[in-house]
Amino acid sequence: MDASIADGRAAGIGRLAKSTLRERIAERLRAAILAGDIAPGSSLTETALSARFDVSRGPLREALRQLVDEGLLVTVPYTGTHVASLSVEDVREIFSLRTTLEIFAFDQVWDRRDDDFRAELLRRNRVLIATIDAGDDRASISAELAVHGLVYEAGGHKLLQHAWQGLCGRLQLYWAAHHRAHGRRGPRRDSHDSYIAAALGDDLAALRSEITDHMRRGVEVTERFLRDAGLANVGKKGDMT
Amino acid sequence: MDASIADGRAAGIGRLAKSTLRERIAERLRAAILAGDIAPGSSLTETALSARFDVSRGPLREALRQLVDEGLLVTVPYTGTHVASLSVEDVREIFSLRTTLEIFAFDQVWDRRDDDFRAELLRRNRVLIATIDAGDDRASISAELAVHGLVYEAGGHKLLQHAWQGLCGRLQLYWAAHHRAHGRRGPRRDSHDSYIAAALGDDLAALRSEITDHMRRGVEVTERFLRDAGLANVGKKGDMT
DNA sequence: GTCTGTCATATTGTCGACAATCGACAATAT
DNA sequence: ATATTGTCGATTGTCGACAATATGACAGAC
Repeated sequence: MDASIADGRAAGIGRLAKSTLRERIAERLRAAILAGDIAPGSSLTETALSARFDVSRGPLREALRQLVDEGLLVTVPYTGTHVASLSVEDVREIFSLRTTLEIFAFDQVWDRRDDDFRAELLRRNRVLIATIDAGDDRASISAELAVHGLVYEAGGHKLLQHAWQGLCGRLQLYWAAHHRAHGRRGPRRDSHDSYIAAALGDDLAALRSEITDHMRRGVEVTERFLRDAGLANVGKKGDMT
Repeated sequence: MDASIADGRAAGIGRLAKSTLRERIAERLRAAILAGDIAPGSSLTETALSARFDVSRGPLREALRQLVDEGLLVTVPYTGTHVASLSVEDVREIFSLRTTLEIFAFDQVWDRRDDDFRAELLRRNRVLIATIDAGDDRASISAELAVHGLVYEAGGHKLLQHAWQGLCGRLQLYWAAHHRAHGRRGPRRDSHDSYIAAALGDDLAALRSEITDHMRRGVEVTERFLRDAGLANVGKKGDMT
């Protein structure tokens, strides 16, 4: 059996993603929500969305349901669906659970860290710093999540990764609201140095307390912001671009 | 403003669940899957299910999608949806994540344990023992999950509770497969005594190691079972009752 | 003046039918 | 005989229309 095109060795020949309409709709909608194009609390009408995307209401509804399960939307039967708006308590929950999961993720991967892991972590950190220096808030948020996401991916723990995806979405949702209401937000340039150092080091206990501190700092910023801004974002109307 | 019925102080006055067809379908299907009425790996055809439930394919598809998100079903576009069948690695993931989450849950609730908590925990444990003595495997599984579930409920941590729900479903799915293939399974009568004692005690570190041991015992039974049985459950056909 | 009952309208929930795609079998060429 | 290709039935994906429900405004009674 000689080499043929079916072997997939040729560049660019691989499984191409079979896209259903539902997936593409969910993708676009999620991107729009996480980018802050739709304000938390604003209501989404199915007919309007189906007209905008030029699709039927069937796959649109399935996409909405999926985003509901991801925690990005809330829906009350026969009434409507709204973009979820997080309370300060919700944010506290996100960070507390994230602390636990991230420590667990490092526990899983600690003895399996290899050169590839270290190199990739440093690479993502460089990307993060670059986006921060460029002043690109949106990209720096994604870059920060990519840095933290590596440890979840490296462990090969599918369930853990799934949980991280859920937290990821909610975090972006909050940051989008923060950015929208508070102007520029970007993570500070050096806020991750100690985190990276601990992640590459050999002291697991030190890393654990570093993660805990890292999250505490995050939730402190959050609480200060939310207390100042009140809950003004609830019920505010928004529109997609 | 004096007290009126609108205040909701009266017993039994609260938001009553408005049921959509989708929710009821998801409920029934989930129950059927978790009870083991549909074997893991068996395929579900939408038309057959819609005919059986006497509903259209619209709400049925939404229910299926919801169960996919819960990890009970897997679906490949244009091909079909199957009841998820867990590999030994999946079960290991479930127990490892559950260990972490349950310890976290106790961390959250530890200083807030009151008499109600203790009484409820003992009550659920008595129910568990009663169902075990009665030889009712299905009920004893639910009772065991209820015992462990209390700490997740008591913390008031919505995100944590959501994660527990997800684990709960997958656990029941595995146990249903176990029960189906292995005959009676029930938890041993005294396997929870030390757990309950530690949960009611004052030594958090002891509880942590107790939880770890408890889960390790669970995963050991699992691995032994799955190694003996092979992966014979994959692809096996089943039918609803 | 406040409350209650009614109605109009907009939005969601549900249904049945059509189109796109997949998996398997048969036909065919080498 | 084997590998490739064309075809067919079955199943899923998508659509447009209809029914059920919630929300708000308005008229009428106490």
